[in-house]
Amino acid sequence: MENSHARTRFAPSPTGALHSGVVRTALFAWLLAKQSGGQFLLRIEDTDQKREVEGGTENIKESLRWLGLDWDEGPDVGGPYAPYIQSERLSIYKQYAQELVGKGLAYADPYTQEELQGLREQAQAEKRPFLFRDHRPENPPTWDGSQALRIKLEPKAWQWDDAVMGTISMGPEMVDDFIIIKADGFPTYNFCHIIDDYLMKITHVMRSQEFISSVPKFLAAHEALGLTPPINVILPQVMDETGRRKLSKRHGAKPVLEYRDQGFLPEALLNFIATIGWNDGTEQEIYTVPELIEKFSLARVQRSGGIFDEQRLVYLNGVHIRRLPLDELYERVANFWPASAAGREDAYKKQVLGLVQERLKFFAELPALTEFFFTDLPVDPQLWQDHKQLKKLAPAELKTLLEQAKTALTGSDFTVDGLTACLNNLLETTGQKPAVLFSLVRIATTQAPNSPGLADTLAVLGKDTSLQRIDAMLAAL
RNA sequence: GGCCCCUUCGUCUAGUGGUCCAGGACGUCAGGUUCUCAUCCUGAAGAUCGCGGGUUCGACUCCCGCAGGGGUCACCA
Repeated sequence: MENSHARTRFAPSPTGALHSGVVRTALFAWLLAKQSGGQFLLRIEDTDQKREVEGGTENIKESLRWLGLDWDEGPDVGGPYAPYIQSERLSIYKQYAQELVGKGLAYADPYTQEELQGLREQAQAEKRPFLFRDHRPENPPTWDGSQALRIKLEPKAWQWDDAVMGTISMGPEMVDDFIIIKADGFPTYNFCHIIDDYLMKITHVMRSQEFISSVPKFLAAHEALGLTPPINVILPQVMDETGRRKLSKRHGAKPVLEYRDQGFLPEALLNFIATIGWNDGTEQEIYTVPELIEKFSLARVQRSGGIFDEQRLVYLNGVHIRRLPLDELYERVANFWPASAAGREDAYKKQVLGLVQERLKFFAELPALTEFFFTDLPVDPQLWQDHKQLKKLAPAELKTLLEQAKTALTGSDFTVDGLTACLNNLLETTGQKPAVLFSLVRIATTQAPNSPGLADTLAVLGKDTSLQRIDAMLAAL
């Protein structure tokens, strides 16, 4: 707990589905707010009308809700600094812009975008950096809102402390007269997010690494506006599986909600995402959400980027699934049963679930793992013809053995203990190894390439179903 | 190209001058758990700590240089 009552925010733009890279930024901000007894805000930065996508805001909210990253202030819940959607705050930005114009610190940009492009190309051809301030108009037109408005900044070297990266310094060429209000009347991110963070009393601003070279701009704007900047926190990048580029939707980063739809647990995803770029210095790998809140620390956030290794996520999801009490797991998998399970009683499904809990890596695997508990799979000769033990025996031998098994099982009470005793007894009377006998009975009763332990499976399947299936295989031998 | 950040097993990482010829986890491989798959357990392979110089009795740890990777240079965020 290094900060008390941190106010943090997550400020995405609604330009597409939320993916894990972005979620990490939200998570760290949320953790800091939670652990310090502060607030976490959601603010929608919809100032680029062209890039906005239909349903973008809804996707953000739904993703955060699924993950459990609840916001104390923001859309839907309101708060003392509403509205929390930038397109509804245009008059505020205009007011601050006007203030700068009044102070002579902002001016209308008289160039067309084509002219600007020409100047840039010329600079590039001459191998020198393009700086707008070298082309400042001597007598800029009065800003009437139809031109872009630029902030006027004097060249200056910058140095500041970042909570993760430490002391960073950059030269005067990093800050130029940037546009604060676009010709369409909307503010730019560089300008309005600073105002919002100030007005909303944000204490820690987390941004991912691609913003690091923009920080001097933000600092310069604070200075021009006479505002005190918040604590800047640059987070290392989350890289895609190639390790060559940051995770981005352009390059196929999976939307968070896809993990939900595949049956990943939000706590597992958070555990995974948190440990890309952060660890508590111990050998702990598995964290519950409360543990993350308790142990998270900015001081232990990594500076180097990390790869999103989905294999590790799958592993962690399995761990979290296994840790769940059966009743809770049962509620969570409700939407993932195979169609054939429809209408089956809860008690039965819960028994089945108990058998596959330690095999489940994510819920979308549930149908493949449990299908045979709900429906008779077609008899598949491949299963014994390809079996490394059973293929050594002739069909007639298999048939004899299976008939012996049928007789023995007919006399069993089909409790796990009774079945275990029955099967062990059968090993003796037939003189067979478990590898042969158990495999045969397992294949006969499931017609599946794999299943939970034999006695457990038979007990859940029940006597009628088990014997029927044995008959069906007997007929095929 | 300018500027900025980063650099420990394939991957996530521990390590803040000596306890490190570098520890854990995922993944991989092998063995065990009466049958399969999974779980669990045991074990193995896997990093000359990007490279080169310093400083020091001693460096993964401090300093300098280089290289590589990433980011950024928009009326996008």
